[in-house]
Amino acid sequence: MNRFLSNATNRIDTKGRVSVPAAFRSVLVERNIQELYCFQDFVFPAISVGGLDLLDRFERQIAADDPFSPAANQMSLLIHGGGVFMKLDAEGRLMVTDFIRGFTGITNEVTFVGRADHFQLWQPEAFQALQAQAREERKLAGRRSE
Amino acid sequence: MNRFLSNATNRIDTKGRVSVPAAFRSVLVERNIQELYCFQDFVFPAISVGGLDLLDRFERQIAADDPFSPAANQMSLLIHGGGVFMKLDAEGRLMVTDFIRGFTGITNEVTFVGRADHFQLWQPEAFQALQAQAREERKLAGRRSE
DNA sequence: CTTCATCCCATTGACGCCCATATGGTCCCA
DNA sequence: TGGGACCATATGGGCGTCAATGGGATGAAG
Repeated sequence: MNRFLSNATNRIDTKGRVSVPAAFRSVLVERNIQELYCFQDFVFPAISVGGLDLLDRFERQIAADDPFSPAANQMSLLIHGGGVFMKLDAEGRLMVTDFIRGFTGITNEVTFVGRADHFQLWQPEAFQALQAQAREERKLAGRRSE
Repeated sequence: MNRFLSNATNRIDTKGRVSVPAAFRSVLVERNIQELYCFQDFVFPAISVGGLDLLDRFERQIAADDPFSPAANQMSLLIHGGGVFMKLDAEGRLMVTDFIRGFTGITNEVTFVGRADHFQLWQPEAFQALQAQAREERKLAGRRSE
């Protein structure tokens, strides 16, 4: 499997670390991702995590614009100023920093959510709620299109 | 990593010094930047800091423009007249001068914000506020384009 | 003489690196 | 088919190193 799929919830230990699910770690290995690029998602209260290709994609988007434009400046503020690099420790854990806690509301548990080419860190209850809501809306959309 | 990324907030000591985050200092070393060029950002209430290559790029931008246009004139006023050089002390700290305080509103804490090829000095609350605003606007822009 | 910047050294608290243990699942063999 | 050895994952914690910070001493400048 070379895509991030499914979700899992792990506990944060007393030092503020949490294990990345083994399934996700093996995708990281397959994709040869050593350094993780993390940023605060634009839509959800979640941290998105992926490889440098994620950042590259954003930067191309900026470069396509006028690099001195206010829009490009704002975008850079989000993806550069609002992003961090992280690396896993020898056991495949990452530090849950205030950068992550503040934006997601995570306290002592993290839900990892696969999103194909990246994965996300959610506060467990927030993920449950939004997933349920998405399912509801999907159901209604389905009825309309039938 | 060879880019300035993420953000961190450090305290200013009684002598008016503040530590540049180690991650940023290592980028400075990689890019072989010894003398820091600082100027007031065009868009945000922040001081931008980088190497001489930054200055070069602005000068090219001016040259590409009509050098006698009001825009070019104004830009020159900002980057030449409003720029200063700084260097770090042995521990990797810089002095927070009135030049910096006045423009940013910084008093006793500095938020360092990575911007790929340079980094910025912000007043912590101002950064939080303007980043949140940028995210809001990005969210709306995203919805329009979907 | 006073003020302020720079150099140097001390402290402390966080993080990275390492090893230990538990828990749950799988595979093999009797 | 049931039991047990084995293994991988998740989790806990010790310890050394380094970054961030504080502050004294020295030197230059007004």
